[in-house]
Amino acid sequence: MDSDLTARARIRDAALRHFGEVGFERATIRMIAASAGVSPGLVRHHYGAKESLRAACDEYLVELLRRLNEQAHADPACRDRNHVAAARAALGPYHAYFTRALVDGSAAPLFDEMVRLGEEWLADADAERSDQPTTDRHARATVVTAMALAVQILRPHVSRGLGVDVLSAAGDRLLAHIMIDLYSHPLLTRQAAAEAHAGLDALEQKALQQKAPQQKTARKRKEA
Amino acid sequence: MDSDLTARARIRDAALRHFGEVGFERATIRMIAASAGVSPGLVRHHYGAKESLRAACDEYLVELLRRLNEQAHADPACRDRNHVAAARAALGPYHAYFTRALVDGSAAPLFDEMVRLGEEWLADADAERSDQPTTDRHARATVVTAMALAVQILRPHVSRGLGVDVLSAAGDRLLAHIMIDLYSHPLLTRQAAAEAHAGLDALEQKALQQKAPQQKTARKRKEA
DNA sequence: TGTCGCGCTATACGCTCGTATAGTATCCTG
DNA sequence: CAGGATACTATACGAGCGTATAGCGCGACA
Repeated sequence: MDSDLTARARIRDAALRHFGEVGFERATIRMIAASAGVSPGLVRHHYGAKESLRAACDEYLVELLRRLNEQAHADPACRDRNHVAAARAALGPYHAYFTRALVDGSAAPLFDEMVRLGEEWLADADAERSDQPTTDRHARATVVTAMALAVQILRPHVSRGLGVDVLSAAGDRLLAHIMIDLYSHPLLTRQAAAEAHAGLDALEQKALQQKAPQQKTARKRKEA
Repeated sequence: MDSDLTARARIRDAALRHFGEVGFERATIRMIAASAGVSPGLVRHHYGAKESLRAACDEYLVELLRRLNEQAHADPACRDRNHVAAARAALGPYHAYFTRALVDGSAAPLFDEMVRLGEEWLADADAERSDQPTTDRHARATVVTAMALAVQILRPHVSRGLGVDVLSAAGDRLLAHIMIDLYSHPLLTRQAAAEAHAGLDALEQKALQQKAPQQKTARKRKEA
């Protein structure tokens, strides 16, 4: 099926698959080589160390996402769609790898790119608001992006809770309905939110006031 | 510091720490034993295989969470707080392990317990709604729980986006403000949501209609 | 007081991994 | 056609892993 690809590309694809399925640690160069139909030595020949192979995978995905973004920007028809849903659909077979890379803390450029998209998406929502957001848009976009990715990252748990695999067509539809419902109904009333904000500020003030004497005692203990 | 604990308990704590910090695969029995101040052989003596040690860690945390829940239920003062925030604070030092266990797909009981708490929390929000939720509460609670956990799981990325470590006091405050803002302001207008729901249903209908002829052609191809 | 059980250590085995090296075939270039 | 780079393989090495086993010290109990 992939036999028409370069051996180098086949190795990269196999690595993407294995890293995604079992994780970087459990995936072995020998397994990857076998999947690509080459000898283990060739993996080293093309990519050097295992870590470099992972870096090549990351780079490949970033490039892919970048191309998809440009494409999406060129086509203004899908601007109102959830940016994460779009990326998820596009990343398709690399989804497992993508998820693991995010959790491992690598793939930072991928995450940041999604935040950038989320920011544009949030701008539309902000336009509909009557009051001023209490925090800056980039920060909120970061959190929204993380939250949108959660379902994919915790896929087994969410699927269990929903009773359907979220990657199946039925699960995807159910999930979309849930998301729309959640996104269109505030979990906190405006009043409760104001109280919470105030309570948080009060707590902060109290902490600041308590800090000074605490530091004094700490210094005292050090002297003793 | 932990010298007053049983060697068995010290091993478990060290395992919790190492599994959380570097992950199950990269953590070695020798490292864990050294941290606990015992010989590697004793780890095997008490817990058998490495996988059993992980199971013991899971079990210990489930028990801990269960106790905390009972405690929280007994005290009605904190019913209005975000359930995930409460659990996060309580799990404290085991946070890294907890996160990794969730992502690995293990720790299912932990997740399910949090969903149950989220369900109670959602019930309050539902009472404030004017319209009927389109999906059942358990499903929504599952997604909300996953989303609330996202920030912790993607901590490095979120911290980078916010410019503060979300585990620091300042980061925690900022995060709380963002959460309150997000939870109290719908990202979609009621109208946009209705359109999205309708659009989704239409798409589903179209897919169903297209499915039948596609299946026919598929069968035809098989016959050929 | 003898000895049995248990917590614990020391040491070693076997395996698999990433990596290194030497060598072969293939193709491109002058 | 010569010849070197390049793609690729076979084999081996050394390290680190989880796991197994044999034995030691020490308190409990009869």
